[in-house]
Amino acid sequence: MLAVLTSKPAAMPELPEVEITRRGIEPHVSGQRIGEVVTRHLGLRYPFPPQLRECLIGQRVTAVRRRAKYILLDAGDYVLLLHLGMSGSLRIFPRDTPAGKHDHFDLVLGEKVLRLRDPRRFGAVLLLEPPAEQHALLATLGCEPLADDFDGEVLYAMSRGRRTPIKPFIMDAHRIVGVGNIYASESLFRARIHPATPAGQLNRKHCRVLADAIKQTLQDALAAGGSSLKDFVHSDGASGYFQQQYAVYGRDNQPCRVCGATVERHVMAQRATFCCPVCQKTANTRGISRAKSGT
DNA sequence: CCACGCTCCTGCGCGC
DNA sequence: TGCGCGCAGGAGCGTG
Repeated sequence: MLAVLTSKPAAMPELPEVEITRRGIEPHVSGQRIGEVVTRHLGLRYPFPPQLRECLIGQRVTAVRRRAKYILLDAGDYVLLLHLGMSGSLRIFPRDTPAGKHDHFDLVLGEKVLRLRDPRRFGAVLLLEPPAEQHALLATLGCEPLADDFDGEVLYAMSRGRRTPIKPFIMDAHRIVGVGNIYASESLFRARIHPATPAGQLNRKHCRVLADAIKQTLQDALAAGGSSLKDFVHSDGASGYFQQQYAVYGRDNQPCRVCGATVERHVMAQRATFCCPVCQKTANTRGISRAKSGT
């Protein structure tokens, strides 16, 4: 059984995974009263707030929301903020299910427990006072890419005069939230835009195509994850992240699925970046180091 | 304000 | 077969 649980995740929790997680736990969490709070480690990215138990026990969870990659539980006088980092997962178990090595945080709700597992401990558990949106972590966040108020015009406006390559640009949560390293490369491929293109060099049409590509890429991932909703209840193989077929991510030195050219790997802002040099010609690629393909 | 790079942590893959 | 090094990644934060 444990062997199944250790199968490696296919991808980090990006926005679609977080939203699927939210939907998966919501029916088991919303409306429930918090009976107990358990921490098994000093903390994750931040130390666990010392007042977690006293503030949360007895509160009723009235909503399970998401902002960017943060999951927010409205719990009476407080808002519990959860972040999955890069290896975190939230699952529902029968209460009294023995905790595993990386199970760092439990919220006991009736006969069930909401459990945060995070091997690499990049995740976060914080206690906020409403309105949570005013908290420093949330107040400066950018657009929700799937919302109607994000579109090509917005992307065009925010990128004027910016010399940052478009790939790290769309990954900056202060502009657009939830576009992680994987979907950044995938979205740019879908838009046929080279990741090194200076953001300010994109024209209106580029921006419209890219905004649409981001939405479509995230929505496709959401759809792929939708079928795994039932997995959020215990027993599950913690199947976790949805296995998807990527166009370019992680495919360096393999043929482009569209044109057959060899997919390249570059390092951009310290992050692995994948692109097809033939399909993605959009712009000024001078100065891009022909990075040795990793591994 | 902007651009960039460091950092946290741990599992895993690779090279020897 | 075993060991150890280095990478991967979200996002805050420090620096120039």
